[in-house]
Amino acid sequence: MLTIKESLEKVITEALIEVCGIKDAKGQVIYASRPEFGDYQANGVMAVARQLRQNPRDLAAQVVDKLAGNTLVTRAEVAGPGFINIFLNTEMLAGRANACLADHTALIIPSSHPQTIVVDYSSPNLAKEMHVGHLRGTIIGDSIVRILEALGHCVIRQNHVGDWGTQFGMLIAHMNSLSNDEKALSSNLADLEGFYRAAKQRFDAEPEFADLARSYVVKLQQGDADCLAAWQRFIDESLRHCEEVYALLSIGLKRSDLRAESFYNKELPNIVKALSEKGLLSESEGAQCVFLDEFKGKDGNPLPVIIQKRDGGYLYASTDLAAIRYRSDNLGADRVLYVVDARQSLHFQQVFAVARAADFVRQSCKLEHIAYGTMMGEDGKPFKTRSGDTVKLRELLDEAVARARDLVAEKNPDLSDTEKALIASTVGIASVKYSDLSKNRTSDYVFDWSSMLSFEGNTAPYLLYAYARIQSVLRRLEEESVTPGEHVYLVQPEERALAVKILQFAELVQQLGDDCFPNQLCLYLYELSGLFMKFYESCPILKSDSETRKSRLALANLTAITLKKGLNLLGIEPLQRM
RNA sequence: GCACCCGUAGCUCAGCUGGAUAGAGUACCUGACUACGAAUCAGGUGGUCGCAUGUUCGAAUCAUGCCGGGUGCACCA
Repeated sequence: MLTIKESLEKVITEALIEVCGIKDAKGQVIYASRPEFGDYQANGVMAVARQLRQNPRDLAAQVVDKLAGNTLVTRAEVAGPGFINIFLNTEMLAGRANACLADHTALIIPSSHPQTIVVDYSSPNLAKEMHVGHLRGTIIGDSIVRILEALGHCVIRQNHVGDWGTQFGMLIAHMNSLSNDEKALSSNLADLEGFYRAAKQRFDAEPEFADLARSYVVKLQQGDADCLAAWQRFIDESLRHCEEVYALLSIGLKRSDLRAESFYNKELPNIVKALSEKGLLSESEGAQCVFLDEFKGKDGNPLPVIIQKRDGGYLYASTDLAAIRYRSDNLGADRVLYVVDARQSLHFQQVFAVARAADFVRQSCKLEHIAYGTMMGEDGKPFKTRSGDTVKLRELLDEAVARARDLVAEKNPDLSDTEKALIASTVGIASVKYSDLSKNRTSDYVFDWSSMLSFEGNTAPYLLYAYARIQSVLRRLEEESVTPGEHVYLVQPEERALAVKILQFAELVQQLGDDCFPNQLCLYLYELSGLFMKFYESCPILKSDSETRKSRLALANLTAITLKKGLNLLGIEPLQRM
């Protein structure tokens, strides 16, 4: 099964090749830039005409002739310097819409080459509480996972949490000093942020404490039972906190998706050994390093990837190399996506390059850093609150729900309290997620409460409102015992435009599977909702005659189904009413 | 010093592999609720796409240089 766009691309490319004789000619089919130019346009003729030194309009006319009789297209015309404007066959559109109503799964066309894809995302540091900076990686990763699964790929989630390293020595030391008072310890741990701060303060202020902390790091890495028990206790507490946040955000990460840094600990000596055997390892200033020609540091000096520190300890590059090998060999990944802050792009370039050089990944396995931008404060500098702290993710979400609660109470005072609470939590959380997902992930973005918590315009409530409106209409007709039919006729321009947009959902999801930009999905859903609103304003459903009503109802229903699927791919659950 | 990212309307941002007259939201101004739900809709004001060269039939998009901002660059993750 091909999308409309793919079908057009195929037909036009074939026609173009036939006409011009150039084997690698491309139709270059895109959405028409303006409504009067049709539904799609093909731009490929002009490039070919230049090569052949022919008149592009003549060439385009020959391609247009070849389209005669094609069932997808009603009309194709040459325009401007050599564009081909394509007007889709309205009956074909209605037919496809009806097919989607009969079988909802037809809205998404699965990939023709299903792959095993490992997605590394969220990966918080367990030493501290999750703050707003963790939002992006977590929800972008979650959305990508949902999209890839919808396309029929086998997706393996990997939550590469930071549960290992020097700071845990400090935390265990602090824990042990409190452990004779079990109650105090529990309540202290409940506030992870405070706990970390207290431990850090002592680490900086008390030399004996710092020495103790360092000794615990060594003991931990050597597998000392007492240390491990304390460490496990802390990790469990910290994970519980993460899971609370995941539950609030509907993030589908489970304990079984956990592959923490500690998981790779026993593998690290083998990594060193393997690199050494490949002849990639060299000693520099006491550390075991890999030097690759393509990386230069300050003053143009060769830049190492440090595998093992002078004191024998390992760094995160070593762990990442072990993880790459595990993902390629044990998990059988065809593709590994690292949804990680853009600031780590050099790190991943290096790790990927070393992994390739050392044959830690199969040739066919693709490694991609799905980078996202840094969160900035309103002053354009990396984000901090006035007091210099981070905003806890939990606080942001609670605030969003509280604001949504006020709004529901104002808009819909008659609803029951339980219903208000459900709406408030859905709208509040969805708004926060949407405001982040709707921005291009590669650019830095400014954190500000008001835009995160806004409920008007291009926001989650707009999409949820469109969905709730449709459900409202469907409910009314249910009372009249009229079942929504599957008889879409596209008469009004608003009906047609809506149907075209719905059928383009498959094209969009396909593209998302390749480039992983969820903001494109947000934009699509916003436009879909906008087209529905226009349809809703100008094409009455309940008041029209029976046939028209059936058709419009079916179209509205199909819009709702598409919206629901799309929202689901963003990790947002729609509401029956709001 | 080197590398990567960014500079589009007052503000927040779209703009997919170069395509026709650069788009949304917000803010501001006008209109539309005895309602298929106004968390909405219709319309208006608002832009030398950082600057300059170049490639091209065509550049916000590609190349080079400059200006401005961010990030990273040896034992933290």
